[in-house]
Amino acid sequence: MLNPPQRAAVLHDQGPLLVLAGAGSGKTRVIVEKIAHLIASGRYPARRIAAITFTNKSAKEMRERVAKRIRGDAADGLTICTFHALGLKFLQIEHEAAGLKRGFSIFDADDAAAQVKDLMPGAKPDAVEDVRNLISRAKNAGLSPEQALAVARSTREMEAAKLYARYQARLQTFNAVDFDDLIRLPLQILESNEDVVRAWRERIGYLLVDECQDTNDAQYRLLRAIAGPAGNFTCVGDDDQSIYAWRGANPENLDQMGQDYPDLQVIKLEQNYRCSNRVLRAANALIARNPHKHLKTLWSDQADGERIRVWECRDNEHEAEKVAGEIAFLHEARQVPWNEFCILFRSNHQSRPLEKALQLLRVPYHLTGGTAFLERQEVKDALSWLRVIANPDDDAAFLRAVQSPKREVGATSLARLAELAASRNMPLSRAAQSMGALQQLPPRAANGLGAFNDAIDDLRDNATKMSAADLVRRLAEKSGLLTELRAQCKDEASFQRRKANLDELAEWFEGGPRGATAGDLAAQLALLSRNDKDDGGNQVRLMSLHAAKGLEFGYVFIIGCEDGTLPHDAAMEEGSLEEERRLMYVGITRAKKRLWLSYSRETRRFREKVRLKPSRFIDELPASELQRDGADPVADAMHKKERASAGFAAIQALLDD
DNA sequence: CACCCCCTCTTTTTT
DNA sequence: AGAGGGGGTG
Repeated sequence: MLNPPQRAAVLHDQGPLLVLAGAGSGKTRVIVEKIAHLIASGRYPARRIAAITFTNKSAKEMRERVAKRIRGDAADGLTICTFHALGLKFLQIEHEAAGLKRGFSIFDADDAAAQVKDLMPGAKPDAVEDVRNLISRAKNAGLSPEQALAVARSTREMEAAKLYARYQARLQTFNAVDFDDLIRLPLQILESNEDVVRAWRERIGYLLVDECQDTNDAQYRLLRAIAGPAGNFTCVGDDDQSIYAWRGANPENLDQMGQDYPDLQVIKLEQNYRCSNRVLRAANALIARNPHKHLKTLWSDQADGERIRVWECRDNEHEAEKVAGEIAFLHEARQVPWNEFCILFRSNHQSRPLEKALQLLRVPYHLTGGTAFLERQEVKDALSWLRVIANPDDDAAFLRAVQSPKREVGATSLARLAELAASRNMPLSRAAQSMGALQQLPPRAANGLGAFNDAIDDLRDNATKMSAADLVRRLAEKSGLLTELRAQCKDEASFQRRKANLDELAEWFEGGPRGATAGDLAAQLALLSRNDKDDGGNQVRLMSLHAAKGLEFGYVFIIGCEDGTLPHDAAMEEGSLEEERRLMYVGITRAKKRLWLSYSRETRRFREKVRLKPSRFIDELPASELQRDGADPVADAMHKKERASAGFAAIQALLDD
């Protein structure tokens, strides 16, 4: 069943291996088969194998595929997770070496941004964002604050490096780490501590890394540190699908690997099992415009399939209506299930008109990356409470928890409390509980703070006694979050909706591993991203091109194919036209059967109308594979007629219910 | 101290 | 067009 290069990749189990896997060439299959092979051959027990994925979602998917492939308990103890989750696990075990106490917190992007902002009083949002990016980039390059200062090339970078040092000092006192630290700190420890290295090389004997082109320098060094000189690893990647350079990913790690491991074997997977030949030829023609280090020629023995439709639309609304109409039509007339459709766009706000049009036609859809569960106010509030319970040093969580629900403890009281905390050298939550704190505050604030302390005490007592899920339920009550929620909501329905989010949070914890504390689970939850939620059922999928990587659909629409949107203006200013082209390539290669590309002649930006030009990428596709509307009047007329009668049937169906 | 209203500025992608 | 910050009021 495996083709020859796939089989070679599976069987190669000594020394370093790089698999250059084109889109749709069965790379996940290779990884799963390889895990099965490593276990079955007896070379490595499952507990010594770690497979690293790029997202939590693909980790989950891979876990499911492994479970299907390997029956019984042979796969027990197998690690399948993201680099960040692995780093978290590492730090939870090696927290001492990292200077962290048990129960340390993870700051999400918002927490981190708030800290940087706080360190730059009066600065403009842009400046704060800039510094935050520079800090993140330094961390992704594996630099400590001192190293970052040493390599700073401008005053801007020097200022940022100084802020990095102060920011890091803050995290330290809060007993917290940010996302980037989950990679950087384990790396720092592994590169400086022989004993730890030995222990972890024992623990992880074989490493598999998916989407290797998306690793940043720190992640690549982490890979090398764990794999050691023997290099028992398999990396799978595709430089043509590298779309995260803006986030520090360095696809050149694929080339560097050959230098670092002279005995590196390279296997190319070039047969595509996913796309129709037409889609594949278009994709190949597009990506051929990029310079290449590793030449790949993807081929497919599938049928040609239909030509790629190119639609010119009046504006975004018109575009959305056309897409929604076509989907409704294909579902109605050809019985295509909803979940075979996917609509892709460059940036998230482009989903708005689509949602409207889909709702109008009663097309069920799921938007990945909308305001996610974890970004909901009530969920973030509850998580802050959990963080304070698990980690009294977490000032950021304390500040959020103590003010949600509102308890008449405001800015002035908190400033007073901060002074007290600083003078006694303790975290805010301890200062709040210390003798005399309440006396120094006005009576109303003291009252509120006292109630907060009582609730925290109660929950901390119960934290070890009850399951994490029960703790969350108790928290919802005791914290007063539920009561506030009820008061805040104007109608019963919205209260129930938001309460359901808290219930869902509790349920989420239900599935957690036995013995894990609420703090551990909160930490893991912090790693989940907006795209990780279950996509649920038979629905049309809407997502950004970035979020689509690794997925496939029968019928794919790429909207907003305009110069300025895709490729995006801001990206072109940064000189990353090639990455934009890869993004388009990723989008095109998601399609199994049919593909539509659409663009608008004009759009509204803020308050004025702007004229748009079709994306240069459309011109880069071979004209013979495209069918522009209007180009074939007979086919267009037939299609219109068929759609009209299907539309009539749909209206009747609507009237029936 | 909390709420409300008005003003401004913004839209790239996310572990 | 919508969110977030700032200022004024209750």
